[in-house]
Amino acid sequence: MLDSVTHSTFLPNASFCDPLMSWTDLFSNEEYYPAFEHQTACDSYWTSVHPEYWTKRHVWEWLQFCCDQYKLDANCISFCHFNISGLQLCSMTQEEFIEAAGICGEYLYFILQNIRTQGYSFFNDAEETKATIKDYADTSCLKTSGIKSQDCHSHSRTSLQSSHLWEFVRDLLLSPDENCGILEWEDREQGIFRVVKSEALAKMWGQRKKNDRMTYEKLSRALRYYYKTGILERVDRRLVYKFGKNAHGWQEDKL
DNA sequence: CGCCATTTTCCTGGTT
DNA sequence: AAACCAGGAAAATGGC
Repeated sequence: MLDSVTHSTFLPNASFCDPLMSWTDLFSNEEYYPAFEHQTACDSYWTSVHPEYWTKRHVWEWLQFCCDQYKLDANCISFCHFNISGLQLCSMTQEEFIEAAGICGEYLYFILQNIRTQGYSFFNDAEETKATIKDYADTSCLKTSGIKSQDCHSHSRTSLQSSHLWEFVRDLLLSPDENCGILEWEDREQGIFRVVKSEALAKMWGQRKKNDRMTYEKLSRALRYYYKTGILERVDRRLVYKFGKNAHGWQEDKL
């Protein structure tokens, strides 16, 4: 397998991940998308493969990692522009990165080029890496505080790193690759959707939160709390929910 | 450490 | 009867 070939080359220090690992480490869990066994079974974590050999999934994992690690606003990133293989990613120019992710694209481009030239040892020291990124930002006349969605609002589509349940649900609805028929739009324009596989949804959410005791009963309780805050609106049908006025990022024409 | 929002856990009771 | 729904209550969690 690819893994066995590239692992030693690009993971010179197996412990380098530790200071960097946070929520992203669960993506290294091969059970993360149980419905994608055919894919995950032979798909290792992005750090064990050279960027040029990344699958779409690796690219996705890398993006999530970058968002998490460097506090990039995921709303800046146009997911559809990054639904590509590692080879395609590596062939993107800096301009194309900016096109796809606004100001965040510059960071992503910079990080990717460093991985390509230095391998993953680039991440050996988390603080050093952050400092390097910061230096890069400063020399590029960019301000960390400037990496906000208003700088690249036109590219927002799916939040790649959603810490909230409703965002997780939204992103699943917007990502057919990961959805696997777990969720389904009932009325796309009105934001009405149905939970098709309640157990699978709970399991997926549980994996995201590293909680193997998650059930749909408990997940649905959390969803019901959203009625109060206007994130969701009640729909008088079993397993059917509707995005409320305080939910954003789900509308097709507002990307 | 405290505050706060969110989520988890548990529960009682009702509905499909 | 199994699977959901409605919320109250309280604990856990994580960010600031």
